[in-house]
Amino acid sequence: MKLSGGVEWALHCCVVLTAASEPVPAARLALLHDVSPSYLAKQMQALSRAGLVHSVQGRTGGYVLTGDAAEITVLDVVQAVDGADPAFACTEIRQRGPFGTPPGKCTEPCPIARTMAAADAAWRASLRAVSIADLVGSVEESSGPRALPGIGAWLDSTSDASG
Amino acid sequence: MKLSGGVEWALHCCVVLTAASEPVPAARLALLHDVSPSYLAKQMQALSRAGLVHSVQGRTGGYVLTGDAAEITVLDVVQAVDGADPAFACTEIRQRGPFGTPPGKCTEPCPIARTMAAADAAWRASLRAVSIADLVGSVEESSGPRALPGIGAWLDSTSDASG
DNA sequence: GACTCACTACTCGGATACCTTCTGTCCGAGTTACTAAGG
DNA sequence: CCTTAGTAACTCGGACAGAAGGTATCCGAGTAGTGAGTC
Repeated sequence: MKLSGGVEWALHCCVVLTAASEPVPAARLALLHDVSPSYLAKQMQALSRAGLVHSVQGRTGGYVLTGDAAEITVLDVVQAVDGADPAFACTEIRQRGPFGTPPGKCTEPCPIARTMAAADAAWRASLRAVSIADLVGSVEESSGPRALPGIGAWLDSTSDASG
Repeated sequence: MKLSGGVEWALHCCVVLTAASEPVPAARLALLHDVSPSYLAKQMQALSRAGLVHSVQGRTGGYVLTGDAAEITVLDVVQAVDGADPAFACTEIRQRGPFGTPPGKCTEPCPIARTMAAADAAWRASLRAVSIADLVGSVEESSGPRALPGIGAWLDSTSDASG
């Protein structure tokens, strides 16, 4: 049970992108977070493929949040980067071995699969209840309302004068 | 996000062990489920290390559930096999880069880490709410009350006459 | 001065190696039941 | 017949290869801004 490390990067990127008013290149996001530009680019591509961000090509290109930050949930980001497959995959071993249940009788998932699926659903529901806008609000509470606009201005500026 | 496949095996083993009245060797459990004996032995060792099952050595040795099946939760088994580490590991990237928050101000986890931790807690709570005894009850509901005792008798019998 | 066109620089996107982790396997240490000999 | 020592077989436990997925990187396709040239 291990979540891809790119999930954390992608979430941070979504939060700071709410403060930007222009497309932000992946390289600049990598510089802001001090992480590998190439690998962060990969995560941004995953977000783009999922439709959470819109990619703009060309010299002044970059990434922009597709919709309202309140409409993007943490679950969306996690699933975009890490995949939407459930963590537990039932291999139906109840059908195997000397006491195997015949496949015709396996109309519903076995109790173990049901339990794991319920836990998975609880996990997803918890992530679905938090939006990027909620995260922005929490950041403003802890770091003050001036922090994010400052980062946004730095993201918009072409040169890294504020380094 | 991928759960070790051994979790499924370990859970099935715990369920059937409730029907056995003698120590059951790992090889017999593997035969029952038609899976790799060596690899299942590895999972059983993890359960033993966690104290969920008691290992008995010698000729008539094997594994026995340590306590009451109602006291062993699915979460215990999952954590024994897959590890107790949370799925999301915060790397504190908020402290890095040009706008990095100074470590002295990071007294509490960042909002992203809090969100992921809450989801993790929900997942664990869901798994903790189900015990092995509950799974046994569900199996009896779907497969009838005769199925598990039959498997238990087969597990207790030394020779595989019922194969 | 305004328009057109080619160029350059910068962007995203996917294809390519490296490494950690999971999967699967093997052999050794230890314990118990069985066997056979002796009293 | 009972006791006892020895043997043998079977168990768990941890150490050892192979494979898969995540991590990190690079280069090519495409586009917008820039500058020169021309009317």
